[in-house]
Amino acid sequence: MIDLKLLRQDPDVFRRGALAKGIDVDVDRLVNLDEQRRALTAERETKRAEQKRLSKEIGPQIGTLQGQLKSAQGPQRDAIQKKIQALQEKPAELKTEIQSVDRTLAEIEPQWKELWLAVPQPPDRDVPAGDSPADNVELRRWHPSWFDPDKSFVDNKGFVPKTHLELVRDLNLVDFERGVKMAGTRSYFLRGDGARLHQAVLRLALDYVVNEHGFTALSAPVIVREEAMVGTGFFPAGRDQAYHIEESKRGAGHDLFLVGTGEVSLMGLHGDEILDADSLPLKYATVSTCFRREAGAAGKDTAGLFRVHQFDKVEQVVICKADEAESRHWHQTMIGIVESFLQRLELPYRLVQCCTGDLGPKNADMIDIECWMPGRTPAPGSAPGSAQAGDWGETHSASRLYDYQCRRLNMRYRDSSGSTVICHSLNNTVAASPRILIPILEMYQNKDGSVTVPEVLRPYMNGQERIG
RNA sequence: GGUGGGGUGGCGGAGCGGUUGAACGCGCCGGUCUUGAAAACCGGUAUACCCUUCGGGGUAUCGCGGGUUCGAAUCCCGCCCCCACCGCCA
Repeated sequence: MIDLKLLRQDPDVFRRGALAKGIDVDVDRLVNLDEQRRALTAERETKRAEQKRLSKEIGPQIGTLQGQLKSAQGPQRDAIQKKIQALQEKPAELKTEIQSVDRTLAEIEPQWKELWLAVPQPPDRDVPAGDSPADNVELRRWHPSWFDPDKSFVDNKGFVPKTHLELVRDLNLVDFERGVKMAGTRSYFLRGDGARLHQAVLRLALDYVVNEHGFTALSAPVIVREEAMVGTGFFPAGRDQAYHIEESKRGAGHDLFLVGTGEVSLMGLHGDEILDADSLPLKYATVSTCFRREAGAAGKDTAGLFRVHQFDKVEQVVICKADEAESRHWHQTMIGIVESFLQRLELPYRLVQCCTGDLGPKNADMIDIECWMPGRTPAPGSAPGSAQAGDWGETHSASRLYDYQCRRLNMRYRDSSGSTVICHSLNNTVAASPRILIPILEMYQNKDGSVTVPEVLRPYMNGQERIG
């Protein structure tokens, strides 16, 4: 969530930020509620201080009088009781006043909190303006020497490619029909070499960030409480995207939610902690199953492995000191990690700078990495390199969040002067599968219908060189 | 699922309803002593928000929420969580 002090100083930054992201939120109302809340809180505190002061003064007096009351009789007794009553009058008055303020506060605070959580992080100044992914800006491309996406697949490899759908069907790598039978639309079984390839990519990705980049591997909960979803910034905006386990309806204390990304688990780890500054940056990676309802995506990418309800992902996060330069540095570093990962896999990719409208509420900046998918049908209106089939498909996403996420998570460290500072956080996909299997299968297919196993994956496939 | 026991500061652990943000111990930081270290001794050690003439002042927080009371860590109600044992179990 945003820093309310900044909001008070310059609400326009947040008005413009929400507008740029196309998020409808009443910033002015938040400013107003915040003012009201602060005024009421100040009033309450003053009255409360007076009440406490009176209490200390009156308490012993009442005690003494009550002691006298025991031995007193007749008119003396009445006089003492009147004294006690008189003493109690003023604090009782204050009590009523405080209760009245409390009632107003109790009305305002939930609205205030809800709006506060809903105000998005303004896009960073160097993020290009735009309404939709169509306005995203390509930054750079890479491709292996043996495949240039600017040329047609036929020109590159000398035969007409199959789509990944055809490949997995012909090679019996995925069983969609039974997946759907068992779990509904967007469900699937990976089988045989399909399942092995999936595990191979994930393991390669995890080993890579852990062994070569010093990330700490974690196996983490993927079923989490609401706080973790709110804390990481996926709720309330993305509530519809999450599977909700209504444990409370069965008598349990809390409902649970399935995470849509390992980011939730990795970032939730140190929630409500004051971290040792010397331990920063924290670099964590996890391989986890991700669950997404894909609400609002009905009819979109319905076929194949591109958009599914359940997948596995190696995710990396960095939690660092609150320093813009450092944040930017780690963003670039994480992107570099993914680039070299894709280069080892020899998959053509491009970096795309997401525009303001494509950022989502929590990000200040986001860079997507898209792999070339020869079997992908170009989105209507988009113009890839040439008029051939095939298109770029998003496989990775690298976000820079400043302290927006860590403020929600209440994750801080102590600086050299001893005061607490909210951390910065970043996250990036290392590999999400089975989506990444699409470019692998399509790029590595052979004329005879078989698929060559990328060299870097062979150690994870018992040395196997071909599928089919 | 059954039965019992608990939730207090970084940790352990006290706490007749009234200067208790909270004894004491440990840890941590600073100092004295020491050639250095240890030990010993002395001092300091929560977070958030608000106000400030920048000295400081105030409020909240003892699992969470509500209630009783002039006043609640302490009493009452509801909820959550944890631990132990038994049962079941990858």
